[in-house]
Amino acid sequence: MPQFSLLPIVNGKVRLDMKCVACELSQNPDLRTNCMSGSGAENPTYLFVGHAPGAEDDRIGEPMTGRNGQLLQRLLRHAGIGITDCYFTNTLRCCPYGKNLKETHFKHCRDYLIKDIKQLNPTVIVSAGAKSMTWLTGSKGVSKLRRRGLPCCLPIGRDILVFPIRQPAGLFHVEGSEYDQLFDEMVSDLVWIKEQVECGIVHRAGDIETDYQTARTEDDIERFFAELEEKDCLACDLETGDINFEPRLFPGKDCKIISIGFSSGIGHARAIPLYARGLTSVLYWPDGFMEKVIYPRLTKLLKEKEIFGHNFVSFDQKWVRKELGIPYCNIKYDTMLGHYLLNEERGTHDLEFLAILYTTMSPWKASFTLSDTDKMCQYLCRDVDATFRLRTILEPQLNDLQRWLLDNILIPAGNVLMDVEYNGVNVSTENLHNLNHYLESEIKKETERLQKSKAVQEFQILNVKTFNPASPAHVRDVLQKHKGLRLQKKTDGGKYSVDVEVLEGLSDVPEAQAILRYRKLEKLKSTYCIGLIKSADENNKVHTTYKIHSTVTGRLASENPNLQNIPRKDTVGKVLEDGSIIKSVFASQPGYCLLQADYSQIELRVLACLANDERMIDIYKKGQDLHSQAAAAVFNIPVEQVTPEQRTGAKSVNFGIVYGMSLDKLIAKFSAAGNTEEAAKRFLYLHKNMFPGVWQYMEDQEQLIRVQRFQETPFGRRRRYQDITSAEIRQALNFPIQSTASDFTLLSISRCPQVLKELQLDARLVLTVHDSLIFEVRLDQFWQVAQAVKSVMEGWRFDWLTVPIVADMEAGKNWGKLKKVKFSDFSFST
DNA sequence: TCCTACGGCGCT
DNA sequence: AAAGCGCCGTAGGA
Repeated sequence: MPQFSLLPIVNGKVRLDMKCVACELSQNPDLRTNCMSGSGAENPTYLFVGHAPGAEDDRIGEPMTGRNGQLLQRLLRHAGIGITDCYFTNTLRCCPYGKNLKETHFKHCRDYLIKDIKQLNPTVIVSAGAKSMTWLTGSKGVSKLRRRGLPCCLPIGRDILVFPIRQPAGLFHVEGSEYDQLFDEMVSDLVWIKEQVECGIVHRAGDIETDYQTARTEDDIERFFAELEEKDCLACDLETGDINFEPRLFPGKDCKIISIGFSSGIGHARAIPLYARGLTSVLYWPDGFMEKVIYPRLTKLLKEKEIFGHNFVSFDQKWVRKELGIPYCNIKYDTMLGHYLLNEERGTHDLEFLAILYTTMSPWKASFTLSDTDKMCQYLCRDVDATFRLRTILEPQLNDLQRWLLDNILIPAGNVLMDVEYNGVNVSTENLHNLNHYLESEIKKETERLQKSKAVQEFQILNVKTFNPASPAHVRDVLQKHKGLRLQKKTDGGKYSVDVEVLEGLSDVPEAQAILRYRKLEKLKSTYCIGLIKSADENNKVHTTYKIHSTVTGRLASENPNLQNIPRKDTVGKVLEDGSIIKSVFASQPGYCLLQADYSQIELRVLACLANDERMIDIYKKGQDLHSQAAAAVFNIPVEQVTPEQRTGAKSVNFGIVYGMSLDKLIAKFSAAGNTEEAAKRFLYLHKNMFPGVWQYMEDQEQLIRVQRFQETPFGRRRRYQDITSAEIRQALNFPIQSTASDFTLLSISRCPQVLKELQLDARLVLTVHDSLIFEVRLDQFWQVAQAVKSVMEGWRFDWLTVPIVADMEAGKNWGKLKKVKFSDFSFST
């Protein structure tokens, strides 16, 4: 144990006499000078915790005296926080020379910090910088967690919130406007924290009394169901898993619902274990009891009550379908989707995280284990209780538009996507295996070719290890040290980049070209061949998971595996030179074909409407090609005379606008398409004249986020902005467009299957990729299905939608070769 | 054996 | 530094 004693208060400051010998730094006087306690108010509202004492503080022996301290004091003055309300300390109590601070050092200093917090009993803790935040909360990523109160993870015997701010010393590394911006940002974070303290959000009343029960007998089951059947509205949650302890992503044959929990009010929860977890997997109930009693009554609840949960739509509902055979539950709300609409920020929708943030509940998942049935059910009770409480807190915060979005887009699309995930998509694992063999032999050839290189051999002798073309460090060494090449581009981490752009520039370096080819082959093999083979189930079906809540724009994300980034063109070797081989393993079953419906230029059409640009709207209304029209107009030539270069240039500009590209980047891009810089500038000038509405709209968006700090799309999606830098401005230019376009796809996802069912057509959605839907369709009903899908996708009407939206249709036996569907002559060939 | 960060790369 | 994603391998640490 470290030794310290509390000294009397001197000049209103509590000082600790630090004679610390806890770690090896104390053994060597060359390693450090002072060991420092904190300093500040006796009963502080704010306890500031930095990383380690600054060099000047170290010399003087008191925190807040050096330039770091003065800077923090200045920030506090600007934020209106009185220094007499603060106490300042650090996670590490000394500042060893060379600043070689390691996590092991904190282990010794930890007790000082705990003692500090206990004795000073501050209202809140403010952690300055990444490291102190991690040690105080266990979480990482200051920029993500700014403006949040996180529970302190140190054992101090009570709940206390930690508010992270950035490391003030970061200001010493920036200058000019960047400094001003960062300074303002830090002040506003402090002001925010002050507001939280003043409006009392930091006071955690402690948990209210709870009534959590777990069913252990058949009588309990009867009592629970009788009680739950009285209610109208239930929060529900499942614990699922492989009863043999083998983790699996999709409900396989040994994956079961381990237990199920309900809550009908705050503090109220009932858990029903279905399988006991122990050394061997055993059924919790006597033979037949589950099927005869539990399942039917569960089914009744899930079908007849108003059910809500946390990510229930896509996760729990899939398991309910598999285990209980109920196709859809009666879902009226989802706390995760609800929160997503209120705060689109990524990675903030975890149940426990939200419960800590919005309710008085304390963390409970820390020591979670599925193997102890009792414990598992207690946690399940907390889960459903948290879900119930979150609904009462979050649902009233939704505005009318967000409520509409939830009821008409998120939940319906979620139900359909659950179905899509459950059914899966057919892949030919046989073809994948064949392709894998081919790729392996090609990779071997490429590796052998590289082995013959003199530079590679030099590398191996010098480093006494085999050259690995998959290691950027090896590649960098070979090119720089052994080929003597000068690289220019840097990575984010400050190292010389050897990415595709760099290697393509080295067209006369055979090693670079071989590595490029190696990477292409390896990517195809590892991500797509092996990845898909691993994902396929015993029926050669691949079940992805679509995440509705994971993007800031409202687009879907696809994972395990990601089916939204299947290569569309493979250009390696003879076998792969035409179209996409990987895509072609996604095939329809005999008697069926795939029908792909893509929204055509949906983002630009949305832009035309949102910007209310007369000319652009006119072009789309007339069904003309926007890029050619733009090129023709600005070059002042007839459309027919527009060269491919001119059209490409115009297209780059149009897409650049959608992505919020800066003017000089636009010019560079346009020049790269084969134009002079002069022509590029003239083009932009004329483009502005042609589409003034678009350019005005972009200016307006920037103004908008500066003033109100958020945007809202016509469908009610919002994106919030904490700071306004160039990155946020680009995001603001893109967000309404990408988001609104994406919602058309989601609307169609929810509507198409419904219409196909009404028409009794044998077709089902198997995939979706941002602006396209892919159906598997029975051949003899192809034209009816194609017509139905097209009319749904193109049939959306909103008062702000002032241009037609168009779906291009393609079809084929597999995803790799699709042919355009021509409605004019009712034909397509496979 | 697990974790994380990084570099790199696939898609709309 | 052109928006939005997820997954692979390496490398270092636990």
